[in-house]
This record gives sequence, structure tokens and C-alpha cells, in this order.
Amino acid sequence: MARRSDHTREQLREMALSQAEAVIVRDGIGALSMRKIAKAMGYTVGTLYLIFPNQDALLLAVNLRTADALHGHLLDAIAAADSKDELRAAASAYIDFAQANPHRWRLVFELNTDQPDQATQVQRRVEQLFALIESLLAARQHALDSAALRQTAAALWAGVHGMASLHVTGKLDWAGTHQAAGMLDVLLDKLAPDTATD
Amino acid sequence: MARRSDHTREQLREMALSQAEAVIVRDGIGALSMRKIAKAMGYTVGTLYLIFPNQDALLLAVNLRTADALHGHLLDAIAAADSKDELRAAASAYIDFAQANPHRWRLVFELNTDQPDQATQVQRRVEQLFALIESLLAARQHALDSAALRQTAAALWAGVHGMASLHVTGKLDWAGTHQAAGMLDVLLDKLAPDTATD
DNA sequence: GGTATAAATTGAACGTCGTTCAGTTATATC
DNA sequence: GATATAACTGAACGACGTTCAATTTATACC
Repeated sequence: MARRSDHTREQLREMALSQAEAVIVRDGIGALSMRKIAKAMGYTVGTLYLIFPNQDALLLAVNLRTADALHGHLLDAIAAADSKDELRAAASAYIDFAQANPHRWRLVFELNTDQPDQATQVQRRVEQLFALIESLLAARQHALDSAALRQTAAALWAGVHGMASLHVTGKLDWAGTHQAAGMLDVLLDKLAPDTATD
Repeated sequence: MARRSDHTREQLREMALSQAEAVIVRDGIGALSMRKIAKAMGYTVGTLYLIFPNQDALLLAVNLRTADALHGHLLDAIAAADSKDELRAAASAYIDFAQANPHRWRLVFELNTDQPDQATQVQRRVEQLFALIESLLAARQHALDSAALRQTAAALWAGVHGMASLHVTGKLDWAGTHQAAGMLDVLLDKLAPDTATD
């Protein structure tokens, strides 16, 4: 076993992903290239291909980290909220994250790949997010049966995601934060009214 | 004025756009190239650049056509619906279109360009769509003031768009059409209940 | 310490991409 | 026919993802 540099495979992987994220955050996905990542790591392209079979796999790995960061962001927001405001806090955090990390967020939902292995891992993260929202909704809407709960949660999530998506892609401008808050109010008040009895 | 071939600039433009659409529909945006379009037209790349300043401008033009087609699809659906079902028909048509034309639909919302001229034209089409939804909502919700109307319409549109977006990108599977219909029911029943008096 | 072995790393090469533009070809006008 | 001008070509450029023979380095064994 010979090792030329001081970096393990795991370290190289970590370096590659964080440099890729740095470029994406700064200049968007279009500005990313395998050569640029390698140079930022202090290596050449070839080395990158020892760690990732191709660019798609690298981007998928970036997406896994983004999805985890988003999930963590929601958990933090929920933990910091009063129990009656948890759902609104989660929805708000979802939109916050998209606005604060537009390029990384878009990549999660816009990258389409043909290798199913890692793609399903991203899929699993997204399902986790969905389950989180569903559980928050269940806590307020005791009256709903599980089918209605799923449908309402899906509709709610679609609404929140749609807000984030339209805004981040420049298709729906809102003037200041209060308009976003207003739309969220409408969605939450109508789809998830507080029915807690105490 | 010398003309070598039998095609006017307008014809070349039309050929370019329809060939580009054909490739996008068949194989997605990733499979598109200027050379491929030119070859499909029976010309070389250079000619394409006499008509479009760059690839972005061509894609923007494709997007304009897609947005118009989507708009037309909604108008048709509305025209075919009973007046009390117009909003549901429009929402349903929006999702139908996205499902039937995933690649073209995605391109409208995922292409980001740095030339503001044509980008705002797409923007205008999107605003038209929004105005359409708002007017349909206004017809049922006489009680809402204009600010509340705007907010509800935006929330509704975000929900419908989010459903389409999550489904088309493979992030939200629904088993069969009835689940989509169920989610739509939830959104429409809750956000736009029928309050017409006659 | 010397040498064989194998892992780590390089970088040139391939085909494709968007884009440019000097050069070629066809038409219209006289 | 000569000339002007519009239409069109295709080679060239730099950058891209990807591959892999060649090279460099660290270790294992004697």
C-alpha cells in the first residue's frame, strides 16, 4: 500500500465535495467543472475520477449533503419553535433555506441522472422531509384519517415547495419578506388550521 | 439582396425552434446542441448564429413558445369546463401539461439566463398565467379584497405548480391519476371554496 | 540499504461542445 | 459579363467530461 500524498480517500472526497459546493454557492452549477474542482483541491482531474466515477455521481453526493443540511435546518427551526408554531416554523425554514442557498437547493430538484443507485438516496432524503411535515401536521389535525392526512400534507408541502421554487427561479417576486409570510399564512390557515384542544 | 436557399429568416427561425423542440421532447435538454439543430435543419452551425445570437437566446425562444402553448392549453380547458369548474379545470390542465411535456415544461422554469431582454418576455407570460388564475379565483370569491385575492391566488398557484414540479422531477410520486386529483381537491376545496350564490 | 511491488497521481489524448469569422458561393442589378 | 451584397460554410479556438498509459512515490521484504 503506497500513499503519495497525505490525504486519504475520505479526505479527498470531503475536499472535492466542499470545493464543489464553494463553486456552486459562488457562481452556480453552470460554472462548475471537474478540472476546476481538482485544481481547487490541489490535484489533477484524474484523481477526481479515482473517487467519483463521473461528474453526476459527484453532484449527487453534493445533493445528499444539501438535503441533509436542509433537513437539519428544519429540525433546528422546529426545536426553536413553540409547539403550536412548529409547522409554520418548518415551512418558513424550508423557504429560508431555498432563498439562502438558491444554487444548491435548485441542484437538488433540477439534477436528473440515469444512475438509480444514488438517485434513490436523494429520493429517500426527500421522503424523510415529507414524513417530517406529515408528522407535524398529524400533531395538529387529530381528526384526519391517515389517507386524508397524507393528502393534506402533500398539498401543503407542494404549496411550500412551489413558493420556494417559483421564487428562487425568479418566476414569482414578492416584495419584502411579509408577502412570503402572507402566502404562508394563507396556506397554513386554510390547509392546517390549529385544531388542538389545549 | 441575394438568397441562396429557399428559406427566409423567418422560416429558418421556425425550423430551428421546431427541431430544437423535437430534440428536447425526445431526449431532454441535455441532448441538445447547436450543431444537432443545424444538421436537423439541413444547415451548418454558422447559419444558426445568423438567427440567434447564442444558444441561450434560442432556448429562451423555445420557452416563449412553450409558455404560449401552456397558456393556450389552460384557455382550452377553461373553455370546455362548466363555469363552476373553471378553476379546477385550469389547475388540472396545468398539471396535465407538465406531465405531458416534462422536458419543455422544466426548461421554462429551470433555464436561467443573464440577458434580461428575452427573460422578461418569459416572465410576462408567467405573469399572464398568474393573472388568469387570479381572475378565475375572483369569479368565485366575491368577498375577498384585492390584497387577499392576490395572496390566495399566489398560494393556490404555488400549490399547483409545486405539485407539477415535484412530480415532474421525480420527487413526489403519486400512484395513478386519482392521487393527483385528490391533492388538487384538497388545495381547491380549502383555498378556493365555491362561494357563488347562484 | 537495496529492490520489487503496488498504490497514488499525472497529464496528454479523444470526441464534443458553444462560438467566431475569414472565406466561399449564389443571387440581383446594371 | 462585371460588380456588389447577402447567404452560407467550415475550420479554428478554448473549455468541457472522460480515459488510461506512463510516471512517481511509499511500503514490504530480504
